[in-house]
Amino acid sequence: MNNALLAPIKCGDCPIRHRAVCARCDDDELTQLESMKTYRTFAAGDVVLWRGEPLEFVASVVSGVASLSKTMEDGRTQMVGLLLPSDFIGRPGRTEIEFDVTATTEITLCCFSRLPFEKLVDRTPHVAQRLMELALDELDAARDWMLLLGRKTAREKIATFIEMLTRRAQLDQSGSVEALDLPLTRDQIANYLGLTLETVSRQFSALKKDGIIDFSDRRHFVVNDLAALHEETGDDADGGILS
Amino acid sequence: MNNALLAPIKCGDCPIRHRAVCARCDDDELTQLESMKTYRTFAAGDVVLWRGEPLEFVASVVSGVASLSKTMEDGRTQMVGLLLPSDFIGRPGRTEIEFDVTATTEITLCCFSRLPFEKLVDRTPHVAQRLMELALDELDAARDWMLLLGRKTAREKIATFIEMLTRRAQLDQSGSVEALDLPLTRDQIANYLGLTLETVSRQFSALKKDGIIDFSDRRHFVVNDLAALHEETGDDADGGILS
DNA sequence: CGTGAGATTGACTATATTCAACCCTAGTGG
DNA sequence: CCACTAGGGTTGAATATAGTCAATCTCACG
Repeated sequence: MNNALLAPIKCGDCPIRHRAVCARCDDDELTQLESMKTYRTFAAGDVVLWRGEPLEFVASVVSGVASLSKTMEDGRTQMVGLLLPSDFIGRPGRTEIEFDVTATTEITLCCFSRLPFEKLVDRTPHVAQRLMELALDELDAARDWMLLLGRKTAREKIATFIEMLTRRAQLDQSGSVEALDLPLTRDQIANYLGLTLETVSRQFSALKKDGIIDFSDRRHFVVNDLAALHEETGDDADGGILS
Repeated sequence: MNNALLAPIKCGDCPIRHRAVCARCDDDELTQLESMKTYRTFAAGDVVLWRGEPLEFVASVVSGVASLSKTMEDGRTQMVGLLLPSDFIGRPGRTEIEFDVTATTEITLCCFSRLPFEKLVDRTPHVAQRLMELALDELDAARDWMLLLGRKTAREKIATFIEMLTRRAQLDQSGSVEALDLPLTRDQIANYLGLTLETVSRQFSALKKDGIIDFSDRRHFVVNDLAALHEETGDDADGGILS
């Protein structure tokens, strides 16, 4: 594995302190975690974990984006999840995973050796509860994605994807946002949305021609009309969560 | 809700005793659950829970099949899960669900009022652990389904679906199996696989013409050649689990 | 300045959808 | 007892959407 080890920052100063698996920990529990953790960074494109490989560590994403993907024998691949800061890799009681984990941008992980971490989970309900919440959130996201993959048109898929990135950016840095970063290549977006990269490119061009979005650059876009964008997603009038 | 209440059977005699949320419970915990539970039955087609409706109870499926589905404004629908005996409905800490739950066959549920059940979960780690396992199993299943929805052809989808039903039947009644039951209509299968009902029908006919399966009846089929069927699924040579 | 990975665009094609007609079978009522 | 009906299923023909193949473009980087 071509990754680098870093000196971890203190949990108290950690940007994902309030959202990660440690969100509900008290000071004592945090001290235990602090003594177990190591940081690792991976470059964009590096594989973090291979499907079926024995899991040596579990981890939280501190910064960057990683993807979970499944590949068929003939090379067709489908992303089955995106890991953003505060998301967790690995599960108690599982010694391997059913998909590959790849860094799509440079990422930093806060890693814990699997066995000591599992022991900690057994005696700290705060961690077990938070792990459960994270798993259920992933399940909800997976089900939304199943609707997208099974029933949405290419245009709706792209609009949904852009809206998701926009919503997430609003959460992170609440306030006015200029150009947003596209953390995936066209090919990766295609694998996420169950499309080909050509179709992704064509739909981006179409949304741009219709004045809904603009690209300052291949990797940066702005949404000109959020309401019009939402119209294209095929979702409910207010999307469940009024923005 | 047009459902009937039944006298529950004893947990000790329950067919899903060893697989449901109560799988790891000791006698004492079982007694507590026993005192809380009620049985309800629903006819095929009945809606068990509507999306967004406040959750009054959580439940285990005792017998029959239920589906989880999401519907778009214009009527396109996608099943996002199938609930088979021992599967669980509802989650601790959630007061509503993001999808409709419908009985696809007649079903019997073992129901618990939500609040008392949640209190029980807090004090019985056996139940919390099992709930976690069930959630993670669902997450794995959801991810397999994402690959199917995003990347498989119609023929591969149908073959995968039939193989899944066959595998499950082998687990249930281990031994030689004759005609298997198709618990869904063509329309429901289409909604499960992200296809139209016409395409489902055509692919069934094609697999039959190729001698891989046979229909004794619209709702009952036999697999003539399990290996040939697996070839059509697009999955690995041994499907991970050698059958 | 040259190179190559990523992206765009066009032309053509394939797969699954749509629309439509027709078939089966179980259940109902005359 | 049988004809009728309705819901579910099958099949065909035409169509649309996204995929494939291929040429070209852009831009960051050596």
